[in-house]
Amino acid sequence: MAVASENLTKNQKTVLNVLENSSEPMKAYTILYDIQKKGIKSPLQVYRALDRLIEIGKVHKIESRNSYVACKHEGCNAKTSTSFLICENCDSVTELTGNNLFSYFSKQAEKNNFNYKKHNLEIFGLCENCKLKN
Amino acid sequence: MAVASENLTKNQKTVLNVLENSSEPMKAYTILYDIQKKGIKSPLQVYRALDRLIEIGKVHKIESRNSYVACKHEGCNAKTSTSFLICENCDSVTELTGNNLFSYFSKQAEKNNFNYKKHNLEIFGLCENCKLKN
DNA sequence: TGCAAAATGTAATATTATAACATTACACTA
DNA sequence: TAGTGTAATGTTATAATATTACATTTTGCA
Repeated sequence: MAVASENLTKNQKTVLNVLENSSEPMKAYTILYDIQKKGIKSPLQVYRALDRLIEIGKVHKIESRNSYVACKHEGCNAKTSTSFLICENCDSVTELTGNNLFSYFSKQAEKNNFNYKKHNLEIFGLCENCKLKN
Repeated sequence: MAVASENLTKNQKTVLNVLENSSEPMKAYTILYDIQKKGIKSPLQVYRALDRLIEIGKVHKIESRNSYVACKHEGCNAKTSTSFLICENCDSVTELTGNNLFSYFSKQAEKNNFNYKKHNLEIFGLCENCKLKN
């Protein structure tokens, strides 16, 4: 069931490519606009590609922004859980990779008799660049 | 600038009331449907009330679900940051109150030279009830 | 080859959220 | 008490995000 990027279909490759070349997260309709020249005409084509890319861990969704980023970590295991640092000033996004997050959240959940499966963490603030500027 | 619930306007009170009487998070348009008898006719009236209620910390938004919950903590200081346990089976939501989350995330952010301001954490899994049933 | 499963294409529509602008309520003060 | 400014409200329209439904094509492979 493991899927390498070589197995991606045309639409999936097209969408992933746009995201990988973007320095920021992109919205679905922005992606659509960007690749209309390449034969992708409808939102559904973009959403389908995104769904699949998210499923295999190549793309993550930033829930609070309705936007999507390509994962830069080779073999990222964040197929389900995600952790981001989001700059409120420039909208740049950094993915946290610390695996200790997993165990920390498991413990927090256990305290509430809750069975941890996965998580989504979004930390907002100022990135290094923007800290310096202000 | 502190705002107690007594200062709420009619629409704000109406929206807060529906949320407080709901055992689950509600979507904006569900809220709208529920209170149309009370003279609230348009989405904007609901969104405006929600915006204000979120601002003063009486309501939180569950980003990954586009839904809203009333905060049960008297004087909740989660005006900006939020942490939830979300049951994937029954959709129930519990708010985490541990203040240690704040310091933990600050540290994680600092490691990346990131200036922590606030966060949104959503932990998914099974609540106590649903654990037992399965 | 021929079948089944996956992927694609296309149109329509559902869902979530905001813009734009006119009106009303209310507290303050001249 | 009339005037004035600000916040809240009402109303319509529309923007932005996402999915349903269904017909067609491609692909892997027995």
